Amino acid sequence: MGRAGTIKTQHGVIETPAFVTVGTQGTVKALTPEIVKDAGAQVVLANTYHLFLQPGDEIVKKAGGLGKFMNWSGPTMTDSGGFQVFSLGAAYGKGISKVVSKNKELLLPEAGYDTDEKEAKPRLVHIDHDGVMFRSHINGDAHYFTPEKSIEIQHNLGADIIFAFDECTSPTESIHYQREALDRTHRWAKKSLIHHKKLGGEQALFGIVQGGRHENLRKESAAVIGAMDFDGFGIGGSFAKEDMNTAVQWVNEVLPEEKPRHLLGIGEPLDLFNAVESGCDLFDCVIPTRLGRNGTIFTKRGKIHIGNAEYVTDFSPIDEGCECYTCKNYTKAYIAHLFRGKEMLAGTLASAHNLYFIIHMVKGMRQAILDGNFEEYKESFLKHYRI
RNA sequence: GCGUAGGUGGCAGAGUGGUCAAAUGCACCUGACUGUAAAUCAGGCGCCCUAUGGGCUACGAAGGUUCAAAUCCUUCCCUACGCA
Repeated sequence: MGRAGTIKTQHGVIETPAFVTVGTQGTVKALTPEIVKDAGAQVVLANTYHLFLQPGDEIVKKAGGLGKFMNWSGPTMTDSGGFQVFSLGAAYGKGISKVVSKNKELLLPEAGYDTDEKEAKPRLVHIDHDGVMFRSHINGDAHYFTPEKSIEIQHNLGADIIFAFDECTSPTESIHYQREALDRTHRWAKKSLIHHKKLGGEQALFGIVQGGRHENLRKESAAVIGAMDFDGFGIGGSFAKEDMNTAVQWVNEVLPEEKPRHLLGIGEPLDLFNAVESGCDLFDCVIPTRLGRNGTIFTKRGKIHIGNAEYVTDFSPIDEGCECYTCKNYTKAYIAHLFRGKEMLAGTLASAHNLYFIIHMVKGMRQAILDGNFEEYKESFLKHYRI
């Protein structure tokens, strides 16, 4: 199902499959736009909730829009805040991530509920029929988001591609809850679309498919969202690591073929290969930059922890043959030194490499599809890459 | 030489008769991170074992008191500050 394509936006063309660089607060953490560009990035994704809280969408609008404000001349996207329904809600303070690969007991319905009320952090989110009350993670202020509100903010932010307001559910939720949340997400999708049309403008709007790990819900969602007049689609929500791929396949079999599909928040190499193979065109993920700042670095042979003792005297580059700025100029020993010294440049160099690594891995997939040898490319990559 | 305060795990620094292999921080070792609550978080950190338990060695050194000492006593060594 893999395919190569192009998406034309007001600020340039995106050649897909493409990795979308995450710049939540209107900045790719630790990197300048020049470094992001040099890493091969085509498009940057910022976040509605974060930019609404600070500096405020009106300020971004006055600045001339997200791209101008952050000095990124290429295409931009904004997420709707739907992920924060999860990260500041069900997941808040509980160590739950959107992809469950270990701690399988989290997938049991009861895992979402705390037995010890005193230990539990209170959720910063309250969901109702029409929207979500967020408590600012910065200062506790309450803000109410509806689909209309999210779209309005995103129109102010002015990204080329924006997302419908959805509810990203926790993998710990029961099928009953997934059903309920899915109905909400569908209702909100329609409202997002209506409000988007009403506001007009040149931005593209992507609807988001949910449905957790359940085949019937996923396919239903793909059919419902796919039938609406969106410019493209996001595939969101939670998965167990093993069945993420099948869930994506269920969805992509149903979604209209001619519109782009964005797998939200996914970015591990194996997941990206599977997603491309299953017909996804776009992906965004914090992993290159977050891992980079935290000292984990991608190499052709797998991830390494640059802070580990073995790298203190390793004067070779991170990845032999890598053409990124970091590898062309610095050794592992130096980067290890920067991390140990808590120098800011540490996160910058590691993020620059990780971003280059993931972006070029996906670019390689695109080329392989065009050359008709995707299978060989995937096999040869995974042969060396230790998961 | 006299006076005062001290000498505790790699470092800083709690503890001042049993609940102490010794708080806490740093350093060190390892791990986690998937639409960013995150330059974050978690675990480990004397040695050994027939390991959710047991043994050994340790709080400057050597003696001693006590059922029991990092904690009390004696002597010695060393450090900081003050006075000669």
